[in-house]
Amino acid sequence: MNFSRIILEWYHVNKRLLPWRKTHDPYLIWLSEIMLQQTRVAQGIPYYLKFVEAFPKVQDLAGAPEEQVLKLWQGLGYYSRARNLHATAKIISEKYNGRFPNTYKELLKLKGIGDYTASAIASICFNLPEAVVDGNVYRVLARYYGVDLPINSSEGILYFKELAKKVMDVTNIRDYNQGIMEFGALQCTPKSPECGICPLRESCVAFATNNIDGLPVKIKKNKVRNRYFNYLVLVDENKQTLLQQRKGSGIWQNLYQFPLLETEKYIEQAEVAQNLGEYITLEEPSEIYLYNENKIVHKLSHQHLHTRFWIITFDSNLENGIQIAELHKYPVPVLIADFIKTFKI
DNA sequence: AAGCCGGGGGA
DNA sequence: TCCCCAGGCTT
Repeated sequence: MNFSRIILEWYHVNKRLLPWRKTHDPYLIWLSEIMLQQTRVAQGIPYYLKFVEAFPKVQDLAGAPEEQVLKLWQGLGYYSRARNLHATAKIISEKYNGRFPNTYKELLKLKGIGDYTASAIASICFNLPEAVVDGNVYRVLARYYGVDLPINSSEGILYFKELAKKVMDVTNIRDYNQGIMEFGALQCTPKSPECGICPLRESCVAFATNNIDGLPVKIKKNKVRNRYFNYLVLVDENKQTLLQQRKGSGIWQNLYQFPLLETEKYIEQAEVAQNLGEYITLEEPSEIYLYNENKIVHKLSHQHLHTRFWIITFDSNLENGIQIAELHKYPVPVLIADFIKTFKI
C-alpha cells in the first residue's frame, strides 16, 4: 500500500470528532482554519464554539463591531488574525453576496488567507485537489521521505509543496488532507513519535536511518528583545481609570491597555512621577506606588516584556475615565487581563 | 529572504 | 528551559 492510502486508512480509524468536522460550510471551515493557524486544536476549540454562537453566519460577524470580535479573540494571540477575519467577513458579506469563493486562487486573495488556508478551504469545502502544507505535513513528509531541506527556507517551502502535491490522494482529498495533518498531530509527533505502532514504519526513511529526531530540519533565529513596560493605572475619587487603544504597528494592535511609559530599563517611583505630565494635566497625584511586588515578565515568542503596574491615585475626577468595574468589557492583551483579575483598589 | 506577530502546553 | 502549534503579512 502506498503512502497516501495508508494515511487515509489510518485517518478513518483515528480521526477525532472535532466541532468543525460536522460540516463543509465554508464559513465555519474558514473560521476554524484561521483560529488554528499556529495554534493547537485544544486551544482553538473553545474560541471556535464562542464565535459560532456569537456569529452563526458570516453576516453576523461582518455586522459586529471590531471591538466585540477582538474581545472574543482575547487570549488566542496573533490578533491580526481577528482583524483580518473581520475585514474578510465584511468583504464576503458585502461584495460576494455572503458566499465564499470556491477556488484556491480566489480564496488566496482574501485577507488572512495564505497558501495553507486557501488549500484547506478549497479541499475540505469544495473537494478540490489542493495540497495542504502545515507544520504537521512538513514533519510527516520530511521524515517519511527523508527530506533534510530546512522547512523555513524558500527552497524548502517550494520543495515540500511540490512533494505534497505529488503524493496527495485526490480520490478523497478532504479526508487525505485532514488525515496527514491528524497523523502528524497524533502519531508522528515532534517529540517521541509512536514509531512502534506506526503503519508507515517499514518504508519511513527517518526511521530506517534512525534520524527521527533530526527531521524536519528548521533554521532557528528567534532573537528575543527585552522591553520595559510601566503601566500607569490611574485611579480617581470615583473609582475611574484610563484605558488607551494601541495604534500603529507592533504588538496588540487595536487592543486596549493602561497609559504606557516604556523605558530602556527598570525605573523607580521618582522617574514615574517625573513623566506623569504627558498623561495627566490634573493636579499632583496623592499617591504613586508599585502594585506588583513580584517581577512580571510577560513572554511573547519574540519579546520579553518586563512589566510594572504603577497605581496612581487622585483626589479628583478624571475626564474620559472609565469605571474600574467595567474594565473587563474591553479587549486587552493577556498581560493586562491578568492584572485586572487581581486588581482591587 | 528575513523579521514580526501571542499565548500556551509538552517534555 | 526549549520547541512547536491546521501561518500570514510586511519590509
